[in-house]
Amino acid sequence: MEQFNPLQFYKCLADDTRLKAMLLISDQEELCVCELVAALELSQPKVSRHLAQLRQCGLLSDRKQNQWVYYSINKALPEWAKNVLTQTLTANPSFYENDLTRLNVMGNRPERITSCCN
Amino acid sequence: MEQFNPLQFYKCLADDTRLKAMLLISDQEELCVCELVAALELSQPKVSRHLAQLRQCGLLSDRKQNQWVYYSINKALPEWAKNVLTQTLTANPSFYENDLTRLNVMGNRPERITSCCN
DNA sequence: AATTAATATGCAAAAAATCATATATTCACT
DNA sequence: AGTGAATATATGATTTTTTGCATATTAATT
Repeated sequence: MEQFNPLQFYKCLADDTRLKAMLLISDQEELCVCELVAALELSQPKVSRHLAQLRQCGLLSDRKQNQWVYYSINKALPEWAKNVLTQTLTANPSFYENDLTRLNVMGNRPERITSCCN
Repeated sequence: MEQFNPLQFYKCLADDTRLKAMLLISDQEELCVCELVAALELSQPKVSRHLAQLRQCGLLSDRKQNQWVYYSINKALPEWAKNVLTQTLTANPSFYENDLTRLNVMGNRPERITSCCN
């Protein structure tokens, strides 16, 4: 990843799938691909692609657990960018409420292995 | 302008010309097209078109004085969006410093008529 | 070993954004 | 009225982005 710059950051947010994914992940701490597929009602390859782009640009981190890949907001993101996300999240609940509802009624969500030492 | 939504806002910011124009105008209170042409070193039609887009999306307001059209941040912009712009502006000075320099050395800048009652 | 679920990716088509250029409008000044 | 400067808009070409589809990979399960 090259030097983080605001233009690249906003290009990442300038797509419906990516923006909603970012907000849902901000809200939920972390989500795997299949959860986002259910919440956003989009095809798996499409979601996967956009998540890969967000990771490559440094907005997301991923961790692998069993067969699932969990994405979360990259902790190394500049403070100003984190603030932008927080502001957007809290000021625009209606933008993603439907997705959140679908996530909450989703059956068979993968179980996180609770860390022993947090 | 339809209901202001975060996706449209970020699409507006996801272009080099528009993002820099927004930051320069945020910094300078207001700027006319010819000043932005000088600062950004771009063609007049290109700058004009992007400013029109920002106005149509509700990010900028314009006022006409003599032969110049001055653009400023739309006061009706939601607070969260104003905060996003402020955060971006203060955290990324190097992103637009060259443009600011060109603006400051620009000759023949149009004189604002100072309002008598502010 | 075969099967299934989750995820990623290569490639071509489709859609969207951007650009350069030409043209139009408005206003100030003579 | 006529000229020039500032700005806006329209258009066709080009570039970038997004998408769908097929396929590959990996891990768990039977």
